[in-house]
Amino acid sequence: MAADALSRVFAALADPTRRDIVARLAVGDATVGELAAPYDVTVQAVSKHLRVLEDAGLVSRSREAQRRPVHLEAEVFDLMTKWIERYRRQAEERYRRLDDVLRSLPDDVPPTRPADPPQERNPS
Amino acid sequence: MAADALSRVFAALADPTRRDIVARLAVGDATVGELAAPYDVTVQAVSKHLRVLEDAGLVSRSREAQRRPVHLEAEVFDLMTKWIERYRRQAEERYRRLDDVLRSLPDDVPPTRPADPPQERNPS
DNA sequence: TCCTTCATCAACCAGTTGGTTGAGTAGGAG
DNA sequence: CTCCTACTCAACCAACTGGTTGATGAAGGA
Repeated sequence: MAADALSRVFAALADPTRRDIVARLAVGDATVGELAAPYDVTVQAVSKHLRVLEDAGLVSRSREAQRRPVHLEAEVFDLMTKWIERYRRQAEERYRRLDDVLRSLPDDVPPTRPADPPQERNPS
Repeated sequence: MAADALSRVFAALADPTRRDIVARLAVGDATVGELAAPYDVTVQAVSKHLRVLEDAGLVSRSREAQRRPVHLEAEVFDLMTKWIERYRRQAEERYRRLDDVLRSLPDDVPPTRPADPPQERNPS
């Protein structure tokens, strides 16, 4: 998988078990054992999931005696939200403009492919 | 990878090339060839990326002579946004409550782990 | 000290992914 | 019909993922 931050966040949340863990952590911090309990996988597997979430910056782990309480880092969600909103707004704006154009046209014009847009190269 | 809709969407966007394609499509529809041009991978590789995006419901392909114009389906973003917002709000709410508790406490109390929350099993 | 608990590390395995090349299909243009 | 363009399908490959088992580390309780 690609190494950039956004890719790591999306990849981390592409697994339902990891999304479930995030959901659980939104309610409150928990230890690895507590997080593993609901699933029929080993605690090692859950530990691996937590490592993926931690690498994505979604979660942090501290130490408290033998336990490693896991904490949700909600700020990273903003990264995603920003990316999503940018392109959603662009797309919606485009539809709005298309609607305007269609409304302003005479009744039967030949069907066209949308004109090649200005080739600005967008950052991912 | 898990087969559920949300997993497919997140997984599709976990690749920077695919996010780039989405960004390009937010500006306007495009053919496979047009989408492939900026990258130094084969058109087949881009076709595969488009299949992943299509399976996730992020993109649709029609037919127009030999060309297969690709169109961004912006509605699917809502699925993600809803998921994200739910847990972001929960996490923020939790912090707010924690702040309230901390403010209401006498000056030096021993550090505690947040009490085990009610074990409601959240959907992913 | 030894034992138990909580969690990680290491090695391994099967399945998936992102890429390739090569062949095939669909539809206009000559 | 033949050729060219635009694209997909199929097979293959190396790298990565999500899981396992077994060993190890770190800290508290006897």
